[in-house]
Amino acid sequence: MNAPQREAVLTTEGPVLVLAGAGTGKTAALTARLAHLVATRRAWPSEILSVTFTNKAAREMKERVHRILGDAVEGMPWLGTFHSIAAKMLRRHAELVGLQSNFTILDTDDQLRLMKQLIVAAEIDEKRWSARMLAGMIDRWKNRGWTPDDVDAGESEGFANGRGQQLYAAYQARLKAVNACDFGDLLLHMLVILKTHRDVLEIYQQRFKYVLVDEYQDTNSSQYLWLRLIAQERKNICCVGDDDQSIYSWRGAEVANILRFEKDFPGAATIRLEQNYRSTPHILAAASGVIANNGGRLGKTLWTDEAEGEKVKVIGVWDGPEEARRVGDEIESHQRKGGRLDDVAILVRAQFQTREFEDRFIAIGLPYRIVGGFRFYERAEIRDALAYLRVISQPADDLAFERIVNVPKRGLGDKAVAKVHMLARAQGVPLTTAAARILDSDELTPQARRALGNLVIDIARWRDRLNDLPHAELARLMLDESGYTAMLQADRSAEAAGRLENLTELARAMEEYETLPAFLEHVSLVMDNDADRETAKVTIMTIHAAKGLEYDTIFLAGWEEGVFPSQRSLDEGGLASLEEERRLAYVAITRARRKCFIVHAANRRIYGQWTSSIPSRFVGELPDEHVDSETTMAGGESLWRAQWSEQADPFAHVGRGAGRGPGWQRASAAGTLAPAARIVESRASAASFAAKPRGDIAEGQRVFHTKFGYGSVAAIEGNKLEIDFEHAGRKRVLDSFVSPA
DNA sequence: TTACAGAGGGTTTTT
DNA sequence: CCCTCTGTAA
Repeated sequence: MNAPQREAVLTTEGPVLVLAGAGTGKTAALTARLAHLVATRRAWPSEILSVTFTNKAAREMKERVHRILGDAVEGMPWLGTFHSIAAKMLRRHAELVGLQSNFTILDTDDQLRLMKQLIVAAEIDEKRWSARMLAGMIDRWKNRGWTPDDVDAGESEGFANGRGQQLYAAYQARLKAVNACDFGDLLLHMLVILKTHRDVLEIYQQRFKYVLVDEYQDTNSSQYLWLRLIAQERKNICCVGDDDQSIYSWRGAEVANILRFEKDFPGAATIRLEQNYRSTPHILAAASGVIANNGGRLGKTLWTDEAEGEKVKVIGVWDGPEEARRVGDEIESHQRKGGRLDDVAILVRAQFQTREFEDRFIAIGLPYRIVGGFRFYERAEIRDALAYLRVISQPADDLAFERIVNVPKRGLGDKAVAKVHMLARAQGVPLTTAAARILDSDELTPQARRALGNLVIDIARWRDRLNDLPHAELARLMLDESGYTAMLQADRSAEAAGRLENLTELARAMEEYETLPAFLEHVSLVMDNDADRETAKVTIMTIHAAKGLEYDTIFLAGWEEGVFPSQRSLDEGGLASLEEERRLAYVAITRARRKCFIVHAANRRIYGQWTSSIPSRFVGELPDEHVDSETTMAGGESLWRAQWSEQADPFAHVGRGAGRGPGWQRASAAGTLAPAARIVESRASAASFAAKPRGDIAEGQRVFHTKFGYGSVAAIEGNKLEIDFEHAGRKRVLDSFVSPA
């Protein structure tokens, strides 16, 4: 350890701010600090709160501490992501914010569906105010630590014709009703609890003798306030971050939290880690040269003892396909020299850029892995399976019920579901309960009623089996009995086989968890798919996804104006957003240990349109003396300039390149198995529930029903009515569907 | 209720 | 270009 690192480890008391440049041994110092606290008996592992942003970072830190201290350290119960730690706390105090401790954690997809319902209910024009936008608005408010009451008129004004705040409140009410919260709530609810319940706050202030925060520049306000409350008493808080690597402001991160730190914790020690152990001087100088163009930095001077190494190589190519070809060639030559594919990564600004490389690498048979995009638990089939599990384990989870009610197709469409909704609302019960009750009426068409009856019976039976069947078994049983497996087996599309495999994988993963709730928590907060690490592969990912990682050789693709910096950041965000793009460039370059290639193309197809482009301004900001330039185009740079003004399609003749190679698409399982046989005749009443009759309807009374019109009550049996309708004849209906005429 | 056609929109991403 | 969503017709 060097001197500043040692200082970061040994300055245990009082507030400490560690400004750690890229590759300066930040994680090593952090873990050493943790180990030191425990080894010197300053605190038990359970008395240290350490927060990270990603599960990956949390896992890595756990492993490293374990390596230093061995099994003596059991688990580090409070080392984790902001969200998982907040969730753990919130489950203990859920009732203080009107939730039950088994609340569901909703993901973005659930949030959007919920928001959509609210938009329709509020009769807001969805064209103008999309669910996405309004959900984003609520998210931002939550990031700032605002409850609906904290939203001032000015803010609210800007959304949905001034109804932003009202919508936020409705959203929260709805979440409470289904006993759920979204990611932002995990922190916000805890923040509210800590603010309003002194006793709870004191529990945590007492418990945590030391607080440690990684990637501090990424904290949002709500996280910051939460930390400040907890650390306020003992003030032993150590935050580690790098303002030059702040690339998540669009997600609510406030770099200003770094500046705020010294104000809120006066007398804080500031330690700078500036010796870089990762990259060559050329790479470091190139990165420094770019980032120097940003204003308002705290300022660090990175230096290294490393030998010179190679200059950063800037390569200009003709178009996107050539970029992929060129990078592929470089990687193959790296391989021929005995280099490993695991040491190579291609970093792009946006996900769409990965396509070109994928096509090319399939064509030449180069193993690759794309990081990001859809995660395992975001796939439709996984979410469907999870919804089935949620329905049986959390009765109030209406969103889960809605998701699976007609998947696989059972003939239960919008109409039928709307009726169940209406009843649920009228009686103030969850959808599953309402579904059971509605069977006792003539509300539904015979088919719908039969279909729903089966589902209700199935759900009741599955719930029963929660006690005697291991949950992984239960999951398999549900997928089979619900017809979900059969639906995929009948699907001949290319993806179906893979989907079935994913479901098998899901069930297998469940076996590792004691209880179903424990598994569900894992899925919503922790699950990521680090699938097949066995074979060596080139990694393709976005720069954002690469933060915190390092590779021997890095290819930075698409350094063109409009791609990187992205058009949108140029158009919308002004200087601040351009500077964030520049920090992104800094992060990108500093991922490289030995070699860094930067590639830009003169022509690129974006959204199907051929576009000419000029090299990114960041290319120009690279210091000449640390760069080697090369262009594959005759005429060199001048040709781009000439090309640039032309908007014609110079490439109409260029084919789409590689196409899909064999072995790419798994042959779909052809067999069509018979749909699971269903034996159905039992009357639904097996699953019905007694409910209180309402007081305002008596026998003989004239009533109105929205579907059957006027009629008179012939008999009352609990909440079920026999009514002689004037036009529809005698029907059995539930009282919540009629009103006195 | 479902299937299909046309329109619109499309950074970055963790939890 | 490609995917999702909406609206309409069968």
